[in-house]
Amino acid sequence: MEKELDSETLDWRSVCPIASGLDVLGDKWSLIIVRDLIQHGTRTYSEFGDSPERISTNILAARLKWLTSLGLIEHVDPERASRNNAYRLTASGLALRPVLEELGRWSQNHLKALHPDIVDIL
Amino acid sequence: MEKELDSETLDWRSVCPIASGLDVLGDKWSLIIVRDLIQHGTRTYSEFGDSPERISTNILAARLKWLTSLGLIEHVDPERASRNNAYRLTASGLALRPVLEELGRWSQNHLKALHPDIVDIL
DNA sequence: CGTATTAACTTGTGTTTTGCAAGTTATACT
DNA sequence: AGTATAACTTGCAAAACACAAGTTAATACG
Repeated sequence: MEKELDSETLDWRSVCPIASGLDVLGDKWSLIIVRDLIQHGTRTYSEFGDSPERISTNILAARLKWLTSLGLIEHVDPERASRNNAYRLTASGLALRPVLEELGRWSQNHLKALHPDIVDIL
Repeated sequence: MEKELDSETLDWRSVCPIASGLDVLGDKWSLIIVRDLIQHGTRTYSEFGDSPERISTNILAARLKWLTSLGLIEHVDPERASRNNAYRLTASGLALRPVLEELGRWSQNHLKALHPDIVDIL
């Protein structure tokens, strides 16, 4: 049996807002999911698998649960079963847009030397 | 023998700037180190251990090497031995400030409910 | 100058988290 | 009713993390 992570179980490393943001989103996949939802508006489970980063399904499922329990994403129709019931960002999730914009801008300006193929758009 | 991670060995998940930024900084500790350096200007190895998040020394050493190999941080005096030779941000590292500001702002606005003790400053 | 301190790591070990492949369940279409 | 397939789960190997302890070498002190 796996240890279930949810927003109740979380222990915060400190009272610092930056550290707290990283407690919640400081991994390689959560913000990729948010990015996909910003770009596409809504996305079903299997559509997330189409992104070039190729997230594996167990991690995708775990992160979708996690982001849902944090209130950053939700099913488009909260009543229906999950098949073909896409995910979308809540207001909290949408508010991450400036963070992603700054991160993308930084990468374009400072990672090009290491990664010449990096593209110029968000 | 441990697998040494450095900027040569890195494989990028995609050409997306956001994904690329996360390839490099998408973990729980790298941006904490950057935050400490933004706040304090310079920091010695052991001073990093004073921060409330209590990074362990093996991870600290690994991240300092990593951030150095990426050119985000450097020793204050590149000639001297490392004892009492503090680290500081390079221009690339300093350019992360807006990213941290947006992340901190987001946390203050959207994590207060889950984490009431979160503070209001950077 | 020799010894003691201590900053800056390194190593060892156990525990989580990740990554990949394969399997399961249930909805919806025919 | 039967089949296809979206949405997960499970199992296991590999990597990352956490914690404690040990090592090395530069500086402070007598």
